[in-house]
Amino acid sequence: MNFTTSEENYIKSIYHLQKDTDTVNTNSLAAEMQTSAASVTDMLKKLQAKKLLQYERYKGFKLNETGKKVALGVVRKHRLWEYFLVEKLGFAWDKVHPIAEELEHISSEELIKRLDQFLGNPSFDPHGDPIPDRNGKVPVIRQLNLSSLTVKQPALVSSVSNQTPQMLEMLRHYHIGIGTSISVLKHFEFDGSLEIKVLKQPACIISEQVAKNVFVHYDE
Amino acid sequence: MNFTTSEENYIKSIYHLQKDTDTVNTNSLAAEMQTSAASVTDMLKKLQAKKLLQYERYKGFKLNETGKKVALGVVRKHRLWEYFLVEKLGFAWDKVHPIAEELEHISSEELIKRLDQFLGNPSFDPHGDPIPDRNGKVPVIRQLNLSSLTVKQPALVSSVSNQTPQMLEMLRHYHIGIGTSISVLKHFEFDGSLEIKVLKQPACIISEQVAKNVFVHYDE
DNA sequence: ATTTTTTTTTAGATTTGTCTAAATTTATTT
DNA sequence: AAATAAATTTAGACAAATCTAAAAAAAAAT
Repeated sequence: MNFTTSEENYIKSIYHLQKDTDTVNTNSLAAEMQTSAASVTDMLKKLQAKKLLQYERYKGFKLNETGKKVALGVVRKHRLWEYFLVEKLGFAWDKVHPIAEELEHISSEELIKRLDQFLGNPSFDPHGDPIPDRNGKVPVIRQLNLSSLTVKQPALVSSVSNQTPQMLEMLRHYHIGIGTSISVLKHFEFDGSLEIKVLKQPACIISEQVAKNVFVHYDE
Repeated sequence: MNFTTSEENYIKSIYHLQKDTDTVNTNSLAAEMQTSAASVTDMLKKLQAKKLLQYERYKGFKLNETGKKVALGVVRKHRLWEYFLVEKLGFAWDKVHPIAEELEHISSEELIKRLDQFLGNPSFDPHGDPIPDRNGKVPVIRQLNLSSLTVKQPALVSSVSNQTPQMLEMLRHYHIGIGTSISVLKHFEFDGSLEIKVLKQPACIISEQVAKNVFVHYDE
């Protein structure tokens, strides 16, 4: 079955929201999509008619298995394109999101199959987010927040949850990127800041706010 | 200024049509776009309002300088994407057109700048069609029809005007592609067929119909 | 130079995705 | 538990891009 760009965008947003809340409500989707609650209701009816959604009036909604499959397809496309934009075209990772938002709606399955192969079947995008495979399977990585990392236990940066240009600027300053080797030297109780050591860099201090957005995993 | 996908498709079709006829008429555009004459008229009004078109009711129309610039931008995107699909992703050249039809509407200028660079600033797409540069300048190549090529004068295949899968199948059989070194050994008056010699291949005969669609240029 | 045919445009609908404002249902507060 | 507030849906409207059918203009044929 084929979907419009608008439908795909709704499906993708619902997918992301229902990871946190299981059942999604109209207003939060409206906020996420930057549209009115009425428009959301309109679209919910369409998606329900296409049997992608479990939805009861006034009771919230969630994607069913079919809907999730569709969402994973869109997420897969988005992240493969982001990987392409950064790794092949040399974009900075804070610039690629809006472009991938357009590219993710290109319909050809064959294109994505070949793109995936061309990129070497990557498992994670430039922000460290997992790229679902062609069957919708999402690679998992046991990651923990930098703030929870055992002192002096070295780990690798696996993802960053705040992907704003402002955050990227900070991370660039600290020489932190996906895959960077990092360890925590000290926790400061006063404000929750951390003294950290990045490979080949002098030790430095980062705020709790930054640390909360950085995720790491142990090198196995 | 920004244009919708639909507007861009009309602009591109007008551009291609006005290369042959200078001033374009409603029905031929409707045929080209596979739509009704009424829809064409509707769109013409929009494009005129956006000052892309020289248009008088019942009198035909053509793109003005602004319109041509826009058209060349879309053509540029289309052909760069075709180049990418064939050269990087390994698509056969008869498969790429519909995918490039979608990709050409991705709006980011930066994307095209980087894609162009990534591809090595190609001048011709996989069908041998010229790729306009970022200023809209179209590379020219002095090419002639294979049927008009002097006997025993070697030349390189520069483009193919019929790009159907059927034609591609034939060309593949003859080992003819863009850049192939080729010469004509003999013209047969009876049916206009040609005996040709493709580099590293035994001599063979191709029909006039095939020859008419193959263009070559002298190696300088 | 009329008539006929063809081409083009206009008029009025339709679909998709959106909106605002009003109505309805659910949740919260007193 | 009634009143108030918040969330959600419905009703009705609009813009974009399309359509069919009818009208108007231009071209071709007699």
